[in-house]
Amino acid sequence: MKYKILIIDDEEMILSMMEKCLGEEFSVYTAENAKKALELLNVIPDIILLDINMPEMDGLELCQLIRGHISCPIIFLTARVTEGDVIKGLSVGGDDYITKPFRMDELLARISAHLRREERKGTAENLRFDEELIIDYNSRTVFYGKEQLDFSNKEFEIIRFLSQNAGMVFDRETIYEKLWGYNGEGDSIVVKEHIRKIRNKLSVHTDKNYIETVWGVGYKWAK
Amino acid sequence: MKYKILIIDDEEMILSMMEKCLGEEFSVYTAENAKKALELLNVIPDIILLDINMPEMDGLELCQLIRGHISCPIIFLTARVTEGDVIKGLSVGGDDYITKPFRMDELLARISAHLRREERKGTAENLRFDEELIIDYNSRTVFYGKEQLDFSNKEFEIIRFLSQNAGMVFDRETIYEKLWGYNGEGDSIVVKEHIRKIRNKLSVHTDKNYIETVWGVGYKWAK
DNA sequence: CAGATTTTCGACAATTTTGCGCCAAGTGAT
DNA sequence: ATCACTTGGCGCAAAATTGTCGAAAATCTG
Repeated sequence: MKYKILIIDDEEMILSMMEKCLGEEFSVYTAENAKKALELLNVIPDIILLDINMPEMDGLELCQLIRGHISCPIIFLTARVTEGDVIKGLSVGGDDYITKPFRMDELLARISAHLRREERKGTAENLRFDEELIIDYNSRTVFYGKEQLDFSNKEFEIIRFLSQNAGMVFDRETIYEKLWGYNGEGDSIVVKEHIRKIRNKLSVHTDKNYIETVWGVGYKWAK
Repeated sequence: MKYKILIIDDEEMILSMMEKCLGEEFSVYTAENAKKALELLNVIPDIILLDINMPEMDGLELCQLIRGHISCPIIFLTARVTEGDVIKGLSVGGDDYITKPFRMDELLARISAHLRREERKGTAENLRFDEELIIDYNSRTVFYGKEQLDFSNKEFEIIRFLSQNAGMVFDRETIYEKLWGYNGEGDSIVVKEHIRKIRNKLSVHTDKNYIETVWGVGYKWAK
């Protein structure tokens, strides 16, 4: 299975050149503007090369729009070399940048570096940061800032399950089955109760609601 | 189309019992050893039940062998209940385990839980971009640009259904049956109401009419 | 074993969604 | 233009879901 690479640039020449150079090793998708790119994003690529300088919606804006929904690495292509652009690019969620004109072997090296890093990520994480909240899955401890929070066993299990699948919605049944194991009886309303306790303990320290209710469906960890 | 289920166990009695119990609901394939199982795997099943304790190649080895090539859920059947086995099973790519002897209804519940989860995974993309509108089917969120829109459960279901079948026209009856389930009563006029609410919420942000009315027929998601 | 902590449970309150009647507005055919 | 029919808009009440609380049952600790 080839890696999918999406290239967004308004210069046709660059697109066709890239396609020729990268086509053997990757499945290359190209878009000459943000609108086309958004359509193509229904298939999520493994890496994105994004030109900053484009008419209508520029690369920085596009990046800002899709970041948060898509986690793959984004490399900016830019002719401008001002430091401001770089900082801006990284601050809207870019992972790297490379200035035009560039050598093809350098681009290739960067791409594979990012893909390798992404692959390693897949190995279960044992630590999670979110603003001030730190969850250590190894030692089963939770900190808010420097202060350690105290969660019971079941409470921590729920936190672990939801936070490790942040953004995904689970109904109470599913949470119950996952954490208690299936046993004919057993009532998933206990989940609700534990979540209340978790929320209470968190609310002492922050207003942010980490466990969101999705009405009529279930709960999810805020992304 | 029935789900295909592959059962691998060296006890003939178990195989025939399972076949009898699951045969109506599923297409059951059975194998009494790893070798036979590998042959049957030319047809990829939707779920695998795999006994750990078998002569020659045991379930754990078999699992390790096929995992990486086959992504369907694998449930271990085991007489041993040591925690070590469970961990080992899960670490070689199993998804669940159930200890013998087990109740048939429990096994059935587990099977359908996994199939359900698998189905959700498989359904097309879990993200849709259309101009500035972003629909995230996993987290059940909708964004217009950077702003999150708030839809109720049923509203989101309608959005999901229509947008995942963009361009297709559905009459209200069909939409109602699809999302509410066809339980005789109930009036498809509520669909109209929900669609109005969806349109209202969208119209705050854009003039584009995502849900088009096909006069005298029904509605469709603008392509 | 006694006391503390955690987990579970049931009932009720608070909130949100859903369903539906009614009439206005829009559409197409004659 | 008029008629017959379909769709849209509004508001309120019923229904469903979630949140809260107190207390019992189970589990852990020393």
